[in-house]
Amino acid sequence: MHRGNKSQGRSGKNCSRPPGLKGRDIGMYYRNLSRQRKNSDTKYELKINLSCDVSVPPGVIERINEYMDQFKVAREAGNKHLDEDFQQKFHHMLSMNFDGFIEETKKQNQDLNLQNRSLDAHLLDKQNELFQNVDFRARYEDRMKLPTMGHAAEIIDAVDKNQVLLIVGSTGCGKTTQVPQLLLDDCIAKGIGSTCRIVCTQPRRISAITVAERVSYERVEPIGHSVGYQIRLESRKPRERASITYCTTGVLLQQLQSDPLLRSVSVLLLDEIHERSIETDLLMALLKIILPHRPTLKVILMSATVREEDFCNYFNRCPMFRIEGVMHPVEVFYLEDVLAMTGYQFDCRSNKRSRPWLDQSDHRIMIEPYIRQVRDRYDTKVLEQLRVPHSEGCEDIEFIASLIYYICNNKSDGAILVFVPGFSKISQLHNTLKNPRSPLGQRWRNHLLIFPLHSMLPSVEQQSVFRPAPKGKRKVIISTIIAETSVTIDDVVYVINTGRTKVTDYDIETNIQSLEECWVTHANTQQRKGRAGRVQPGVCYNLFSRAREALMSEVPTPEILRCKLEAIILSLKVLHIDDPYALFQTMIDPPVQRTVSTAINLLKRIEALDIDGKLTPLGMHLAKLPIDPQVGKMILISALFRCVDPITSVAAALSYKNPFYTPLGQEQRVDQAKRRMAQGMHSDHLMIHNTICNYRESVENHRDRDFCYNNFLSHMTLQQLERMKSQFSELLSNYKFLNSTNCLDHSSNINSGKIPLLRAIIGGGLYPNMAHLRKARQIKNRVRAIHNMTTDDGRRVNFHPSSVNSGETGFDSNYFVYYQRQKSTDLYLLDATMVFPMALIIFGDGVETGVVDNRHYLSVAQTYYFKCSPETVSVVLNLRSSLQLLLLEKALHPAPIEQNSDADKLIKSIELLLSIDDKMGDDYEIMSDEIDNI
DNA sequence: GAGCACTGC
Repeated sequence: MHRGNKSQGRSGKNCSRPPGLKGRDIGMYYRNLSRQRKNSDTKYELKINLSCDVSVPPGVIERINEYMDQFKVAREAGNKHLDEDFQQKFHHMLSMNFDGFIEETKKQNQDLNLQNRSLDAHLLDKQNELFQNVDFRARYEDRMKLPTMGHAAEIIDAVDKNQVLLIVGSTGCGKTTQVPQLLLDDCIAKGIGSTCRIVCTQPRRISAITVAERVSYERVEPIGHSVGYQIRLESRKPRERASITYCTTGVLLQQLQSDPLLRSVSVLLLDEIHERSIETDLLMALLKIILPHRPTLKVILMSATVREEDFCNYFNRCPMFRIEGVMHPVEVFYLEDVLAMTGYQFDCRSNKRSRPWLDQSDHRIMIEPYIRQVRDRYDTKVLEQLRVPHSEGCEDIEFIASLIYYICNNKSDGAILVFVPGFSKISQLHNTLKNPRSPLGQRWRNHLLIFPLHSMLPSVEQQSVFRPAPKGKRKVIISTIIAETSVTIDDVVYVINTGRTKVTDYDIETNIQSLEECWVTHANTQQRKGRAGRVQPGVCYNLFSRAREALMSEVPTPEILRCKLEAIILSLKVLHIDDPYALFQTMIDPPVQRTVSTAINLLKRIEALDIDGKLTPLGMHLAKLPIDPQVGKMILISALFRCVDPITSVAAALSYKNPFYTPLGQEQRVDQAKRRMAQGMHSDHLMIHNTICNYRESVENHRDRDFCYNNFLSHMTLQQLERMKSQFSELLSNYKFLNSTNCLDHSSNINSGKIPLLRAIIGGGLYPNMAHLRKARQIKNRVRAIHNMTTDDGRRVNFHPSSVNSGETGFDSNYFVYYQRQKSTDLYLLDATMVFPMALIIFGDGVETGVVDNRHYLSVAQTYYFKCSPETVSVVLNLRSSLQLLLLEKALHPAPIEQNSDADKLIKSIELLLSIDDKMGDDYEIMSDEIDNI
C-alpha cells in the first residue's frame, strides 16, 4: 500500500501521453499502459487521487465517542445475550466431518421405515374401492392409451431390481403422471403402502401444480389426499404415507438441509433432467453420495431423448427404458422450402447492419457448398435468395409476416406460434402485422388475433392467449423461448422457428455477464417443432437452411457452466461437503476451477467463509436463508438495524423479479411510473420499497386493481413479493434476530424511515458491487443524460435504460452499488442505488488509512480514496471494528438488539455517521485503475 | 435508450 510519497504516475492532468495520438488511439494507449502497470504489479506506486472529503464535524465525533465509550464499557462487562442452542449447534457443526454427519442422521428416528400394518390394510381396502369407481375406471381407460402404461409391468419390475433407472420418453408419453401412480398402486396392492412416499421433482412451479392436479383428477380425489404439490410458499401437501408429492427441484434441495439422506422419501423421480438445470445437475451429484447410504431408496431419472446416454453413463450404465411419445406428426420445412413456397424476395439494397460483415463471409462459406449440393432440387431464384445473408433468422420481419399470410391463405385453421429472440423482435413483428404495408397484410390484418409473449409482458399472466380464437380469426402468438417449455398453448398447429434466441453467458476472465442473441440448438428446434403437434398434425417452418442446422450445437450449455456458484458452495457447506472443488469434479459438466475460486473469494470477502474456507457463524445463517448470500447479508443487517420492512422488499425483488411489466409501446409510461415511485431517491431498490408501500395503501383502500393497472404492476408478482417478505421475517425471527415474525412489526422497523441508513444497508449487502460516477451531463431538451461511470474494476459502465437512474443528473453522491452488471449493447448496471461514501467505508472490506500530500485519507478496497480528518479516521475505524465484533457476536448468539443496550449505542453511532452524509464536492479526476475502458 | 428463461423446507 502506498503511503506518503507522491510517485510519478499517470493520472488526470499530470499525464504525458505521446503527442499525435487521436481518438481511439488515446484510449488504447492508456489501456495498454494500465495493463502494463497491473502486470508489473506497480499498481500501488500510482498516484492516489483523493475523492470527496468524508470528515465529520467535531460535534458529531464527540457524540459518537460518547456512545462508543458506553459500548466499550458494556462489552467489557461481558453483558451478552447467549443463545446456547445456536452456539452448541454451530460448534457441533464445525467439529463434524461428512461421515460423522451421515452417521448422525442415520441414528435419527425415521418413521417411514416402520411399517404400519393396519394402515396398509386400510389403504388396500380403499384401493379396491377406487378401482370399482365409475369415474376412475373411465379415466383409467384414457390412461391406458398412454405409452407409459404399456410398459407398466416392466417398469415396476425394473424399479424392484435396480436402485437407479433412467426413463427416456418424449412429451405425451405419460411418464410424469403415470410412473409415480404405478409405483404407488403397486406398493398399496402389495400391502406395504405405509412405507411408500414418492417425490417427483419438476423444474418449474407451474408444472408441479398442473401435474399434481392432473394426477389427482385421474385418481378421482381432491388435491392433497394421495397426491399433492409443494413449491416455494405455496403447497398442498398430500398425506405423509402412501403418497405422491410433486415439488420443484429447489424445494427438494432445501429439504436436504434437514433430511440429508432423504430418509422421508422411498422413491425419488427427477424429471426433465435433460434441461440441465443447476438443480438437477447438483441433485444428481448429491445422489451419488447419498445412494450408498440409502440402499432402499429408489431413484428414477426422467429425460427427453436429448443426450440421454450421458445420464445412463453417469449412473454407472443404469438400465434405460425408452418410451415412445404420442405426438401428432409434424411436417418440417426449412428456409429453402419456405422461400420456394412463398416466392419471397429479400430487399438487398437495404443496409442490414444488425449482422456484422464477418458473418457474411461465414455465411458464404456455409451456404455455397450446400447450394451446390441441392441445386437440382430448388429453383435458381430460391438459391439466389439463400445466398442473401439476412435471409436466415429474423433479420427480415416482412419475410416472417409474409409466411404468416401464406399460412392464412393456404392452410387450415390453427394457431401460429412464432419464436423470435426477444422483446425488440416481438415488438417489430407485432407492429408489422398491426400496420401492414402490403395489400396481403391489409387483407389479413383484421383476421389475426395477435398475442405477444414475453416474461415482461402482461399477456403471460392473462388467460386470453389460452382460449381458442373466435370464428374467422386466427391466433398468432409471437413469443420468446418462454413458449418452448414454460407456457403451453394447446391449439398451436403451425410453428415458425426463426432459430434465434438470447442467452446469458458469463466470462470468468473478465467477470462479465452478457446477454446476446445466437442460434438455437438442435434440442431447442426439436422442442419447438413439438409445439405444433399437440392437438393434431402440424407444420414447423424453420427459418434457417439445413446447412445452418448442421452447424448448430446439439444442446445448450448447461446452466452450471454459465453462472455464479456462491450460493451452491454455501449450501454444500451446511451439508458438510467441505471441499466444493471435489464435489464439482464429480458433476456431469464440472465448472472450471477459476469459477469456483472466484466464488469462494467472494464468500470470504463477505465473511461467510473464513480465511481457510470454513463456514463462519454468519455464513451458516446465510446458507440457511433461501436467497443469495449477499442479499441474505443485507436482510440480516436490516434485522440488526431494525429496518426490516424496506430491506426485505428490496431482497424479495432482487431474488424473485421486478413487479413492473412493460406493455408493447408503453415503455415511456412505464419509466414515468417507476420514476414516480422512486421519489427522486436515485435508487431502483428503494423504488421497489416505495412501490410496495403504495401498493399496500391501495389494497387498504380497495383500489389495488386500478393502482396496478395505472402503474404497470403485476398483482401476482407483488403478492409473491409479500409472501417472500413474510418468509424472510419468519426465518429471521426463528433464528432469533427479531422479536416478531411480522415484517411490519414496529420493533423491527424503528429505523425504516431513515433513508440514508437504508441506502447504507443496501450498500452493505451489495458490496463489493460498486461504481463511481465521475460526470453526469444532461442532454439539452432531452430526458437523456450522459454518464461517465466506472465499476471498481475500472470498466466503463452505464445505467441500464430501465433503471430510474438513467437520464438523471444532480446526484448527492457519486457512488453507487448494484446487484447485476450485464453486457448487451453496452456494459450496463441493471439496477443501482446511490450510496454515500461513508456507507462503503463502514460496510466495505479492505478499509485502509494513510497520508498523501499531508492529507489523511480512508480508502475502500484499494479503489476509492476519500479525504478525511484524522479525528474522523479514528472514530470510523473504531466504529468499524466494533461493528464487526457485533456482527460476529450476533451471528454466534442471535438475539434482537434491545433498546438502549450497548449494541444499540453502536447502531445509533453508525446511524448518526450516515445521516450527516450530504452533498459533498467530488473531484472528477480519472483514477489510474479506472482507465481500462476509455 | 433497452428488457432469453427458470428457481429456494
